[in-house]
Amino acid sequence: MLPNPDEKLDPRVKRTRSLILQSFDDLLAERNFESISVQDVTDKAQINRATFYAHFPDKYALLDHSISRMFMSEIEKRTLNACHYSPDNLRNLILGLCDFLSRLHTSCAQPHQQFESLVEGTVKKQIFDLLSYWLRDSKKSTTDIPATVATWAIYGLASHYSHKKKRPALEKFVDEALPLVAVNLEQFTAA
Amino acid sequence: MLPNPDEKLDPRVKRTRSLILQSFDDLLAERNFESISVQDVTDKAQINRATFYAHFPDKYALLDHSISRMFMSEIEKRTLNACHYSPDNLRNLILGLCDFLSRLHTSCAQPHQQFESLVEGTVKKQIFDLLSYWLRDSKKSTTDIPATVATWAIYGLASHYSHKKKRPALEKFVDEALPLVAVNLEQFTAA
DNA sequence: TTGGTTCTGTCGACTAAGCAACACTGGAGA
DNA sequence: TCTCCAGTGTTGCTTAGTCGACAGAACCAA
Repeated sequence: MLPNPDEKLDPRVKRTRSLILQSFDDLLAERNFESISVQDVTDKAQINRATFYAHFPDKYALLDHSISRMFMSEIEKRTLNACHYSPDNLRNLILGLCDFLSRLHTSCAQPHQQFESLVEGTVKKQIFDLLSYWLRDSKKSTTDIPATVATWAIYGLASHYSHKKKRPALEKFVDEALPLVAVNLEQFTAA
Repeated sequence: MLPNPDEKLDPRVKRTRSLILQSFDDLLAERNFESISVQDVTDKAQINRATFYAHFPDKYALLDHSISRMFMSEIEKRTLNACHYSPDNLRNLILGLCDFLSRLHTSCAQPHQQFESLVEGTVKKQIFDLLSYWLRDSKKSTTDIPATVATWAIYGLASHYSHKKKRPALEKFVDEALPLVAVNLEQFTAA
């Protein structure tokens, strides 16, 4: 679905990127995104600050990249990145997103409003792309509308779930929510 | 005693050196020195082979450097690198060397003859320098002779100890050996 | 012996990373 | 208000690391 990021790349570039990503993830576990400066990241990564800007325009792009990678690996873990729509795949997507957001909220230090809305934008973009891919052989010419509706619905559900003080049993929660989302997609599936 | 290796150095150099050293140590734990090629080290470290040669003339120099660092840290751990001769310091030196060689024999895969004699050369050079430093305020003008004698004696003892199938209690072994070495050095001490 | 293979050490051309500046911004005080 | 300070992007130049290629050494097998 997406080009392989492990393609033949200058090893210096691979090394620098992974140093930046790793340092950033470590910092996110310690303090909130707003308080982390580019300087902090490069200090921790032991690279020059100018080098950072050769890889990312700013710290927001770094967050975007980092969150994308994490969410993508969640998707790949559940092998949702190379398939079509099915109730079971949709179920797994919702489960994965709930897991992902819950983990994010526990692993990141005091997530603030800004942080959460940045994450939301990044992740929704990926969900939308994934759903569009699932519906690629649809009988209808455009799948924008159903993909958008489902994306927002799914994210809303997962966000709601992950913010609960006492999270209920995930399976039960998803079983209840699934049909409401599925109905939006089913009429657009190829089979 | 020695210049600080953490001085301001290009971070790329620090990074590359530590990648090389780490990969080499890891490889030494898996297979014997003879079977490890420069290629193997650079593959594991994910650096270019040409870069290796910018840092070390060959794999023997790498071994020398690696062993030196390990032994030096053993010495520093016991704060023997900034002091004078005393029976207690000598005792600690012998203890440290026995520990060091024993660890080396268990952590390195099948040490061969070549490997052991390379280690011996490197470590004896360091012991000699250390003893010369201990005797630096000697009444006698030259300390070469006693430092040489003691170096060989100490290394011989530790080598003997570390090769035993069933190693006896280290403390007891050292207590027995200590006076034989001490007598060679005491007459050269300043006090 | 010959030929194949793998490792070695070195080279020159190219590219990424380091560094020390710079001007600029926004916030915190006094 | 003004100044101080810390962080941001950007630049020109230097240096380290990468790449591909080379000839030669060591070894093994046909």
